[in-house]
Amino acid sequence: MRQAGFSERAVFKALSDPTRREILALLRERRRPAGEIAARFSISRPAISKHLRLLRGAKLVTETRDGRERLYQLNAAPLKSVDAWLAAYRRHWRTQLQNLKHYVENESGET
Amino acid sequence: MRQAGFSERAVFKALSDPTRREILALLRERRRPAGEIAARFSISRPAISKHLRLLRGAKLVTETRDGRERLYQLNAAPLKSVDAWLAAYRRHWRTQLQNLKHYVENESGET
DNA sequence: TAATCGCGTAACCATTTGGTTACATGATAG
DNA sequence: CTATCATGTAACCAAATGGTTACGCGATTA
Repeated sequence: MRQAGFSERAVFKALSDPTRREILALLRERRRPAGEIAARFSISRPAISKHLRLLRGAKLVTETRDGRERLYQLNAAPLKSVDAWLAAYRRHWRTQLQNLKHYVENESGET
Repeated sequence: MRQAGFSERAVFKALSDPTRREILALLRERRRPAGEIAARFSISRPAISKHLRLLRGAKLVTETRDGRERLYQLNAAPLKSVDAWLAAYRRHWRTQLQNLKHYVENESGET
């Protein structure tokens, strides 16, 4: 089942900003209205609103309206593509210490 | 053994660009001289050189000189901090499927 | 109905980013 | 030596990014 395309691209982009990562961390705990999120930061509410829009674009959060509030909720699913991306590198950070050492000493015949 | 601080920040930033992720993918196979890397892309060699500098800054690659070539090698170690970051979200993408389904009932966000 | 609350959007701005071309430098070939 | 190769750096530029203030709009409350 070819899954909906979470744009890996959009996800990495979304995660590239520290504020957005902090927002995600906040939402890990529970869902929160936009204002409550904004209150945690020193930057303006509209700035947070724009971050939220971007996170929505990457589908990392979902928005639901509740009266005059907008509740934001974490959607971790797109992070699976980051996990998948990382997978290709996992073996490297195990083996690479000795590769580097190896390499610095000499040269090994491994391509 | 408290490990050398890989700036999580720098790493996420480095990964936010598709070209840089492609460069890392190339280096997963074997280490390569700068020119060989650049040859894989349609953008100019200096542009690649700047990407390489940034990757070096994040310690995702190491450079060694060999005559007039500069060999770039993948260093996956900083990716451990991404892995660690992700860890906090892993349980979410298991439990959250039904939450999403819930939400998707009245919205069809596909581009 | 009027005032207010919560929050997104518009317009704008400075900085950063990613790219380009031109040039500098060190290693190698002649 | 001199020419050339491999590659980084400088200077520059357009577009994207992240922030701000002003405003609009639906939901609430007085």
